[in-house]
Amino acid sequence: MTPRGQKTRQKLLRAAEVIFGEKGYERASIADITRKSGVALGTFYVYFPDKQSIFVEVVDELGERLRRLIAESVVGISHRIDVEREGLRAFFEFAREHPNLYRVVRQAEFVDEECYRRYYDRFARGYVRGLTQAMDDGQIRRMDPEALAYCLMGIGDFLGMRWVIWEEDPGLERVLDAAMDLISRGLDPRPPPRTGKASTSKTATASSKRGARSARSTPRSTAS
Amino acid sequence: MTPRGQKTRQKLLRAAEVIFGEKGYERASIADITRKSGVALGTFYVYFPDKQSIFVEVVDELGERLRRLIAESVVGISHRIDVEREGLRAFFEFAREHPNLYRVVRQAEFVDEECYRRYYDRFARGYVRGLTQAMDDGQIRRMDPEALAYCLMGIGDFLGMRWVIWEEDPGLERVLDAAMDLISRGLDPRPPPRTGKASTSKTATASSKRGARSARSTPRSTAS
DNA sequence: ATGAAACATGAATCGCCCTTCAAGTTCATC
DNA sequence: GATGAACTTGAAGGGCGATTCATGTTTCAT
Repeated sequence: MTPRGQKTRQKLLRAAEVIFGEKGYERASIADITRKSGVALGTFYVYFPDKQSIFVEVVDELGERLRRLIAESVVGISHRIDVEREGLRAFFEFAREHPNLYRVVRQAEFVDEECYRRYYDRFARGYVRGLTQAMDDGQIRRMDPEALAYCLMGIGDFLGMRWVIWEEDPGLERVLDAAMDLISRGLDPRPPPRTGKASTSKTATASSKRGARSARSTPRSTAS
Repeated sequence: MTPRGQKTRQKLLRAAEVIFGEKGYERASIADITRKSGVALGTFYVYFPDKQSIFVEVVDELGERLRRLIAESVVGISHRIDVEREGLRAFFEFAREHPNLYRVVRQAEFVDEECYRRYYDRFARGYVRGLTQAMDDGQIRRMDPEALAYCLMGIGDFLGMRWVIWEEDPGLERVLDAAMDLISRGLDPRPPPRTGKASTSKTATASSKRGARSARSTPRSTAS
């Protein structure tokens, strides 16, 4: 492929990211993409065999860029808690600059499930590596690293949805602090204090099956 | 509307939940829904003005059922940490019994954004109420309740995705324990121990702006 | 210059599906 | 057993959009 062709291909990819983000996969037409790219309809099929292919490539590329950005913004930070904070911040920044990220990735579930899982799986893989290392170093408590990775990804995803995508900016830093408050305490390797009332009822600290249920009374909710 | 009509309407709603879950909103046709319902095509438009309406109703109904189930499965539990555990468990159970939940709700983002936000907003609202109450009672640490609510929803969502939707069952209880381990420590109202190295670098415990960055060196990743 | 490989074009094909509608059926009530 | 309101039916109408293809244009090594 000549440089000229590569340029056209890139134009299509960039336009596709925007169009898919704005209208969703199904409602986005090839004509939308080529129009935005400033190329003819037929040209599309010179570079991509079908609509699904360009979509998958957009998702894979977004994931790769995001993972690289986070990895880079975390270089040289020695403590895992600080890595989490900066990684989260980098993620929020990326999401703000790419409002299509969320919408595109979520569409992937329906367009190409494999692509969708790959996105999170790769993310989790890197996460597990970093967390395991931090556990070995005694920086954080030893826990199931994959479960932890998905917890942290979930926190980032939902906070980003609520305070980056839905609301513009206000209080993002405050929200980041709140999340890190939860996370840093949750990961703190130091044993909890021996005094005071337990943080959870004694029967249900961990690995209890249905041990947490206390007496039921009226079917009136008290929470959630 | 007579009982006969209500029955037909319900058949359409139930079929729609499955069809929308299986094929996604756009690829699901009205004909698919009526076929599965055992009803004629035209009958659909007696009960719903268009395709979008039935979809929104499916989402709203799923959200309502889920919230009610969680609220009920948590009645009579006095400590918030235990409420979290049982609520999470109830959510996983619901997700297992309704594999369409995830797929349907996520489509909502593209079909009717308002409906999508309403789903999470209502969920969060109940969460905030319960968490605030628990803070007032001294059961958990005082934190931004809405940020916390979205963190907890994110954890539930991602764990459910990974260990209920993607994988069948194995280790769900173990994963639940891991999550509760993180959460119960993170919410523990008792002050952290005064001894030992800090859980996070002293400059970045909270409300620091860009205070966590230490010296940068080579752009080689160490994590994530 | 020139031929061919790479690239670009957009009208036409083909199939799908939302929605409408005119006509038939059921059923409770009087 | 007749009436009409509620319900059901499925065959078009009409629009849209992915993909194809025959044709034209650019580039560049020779």
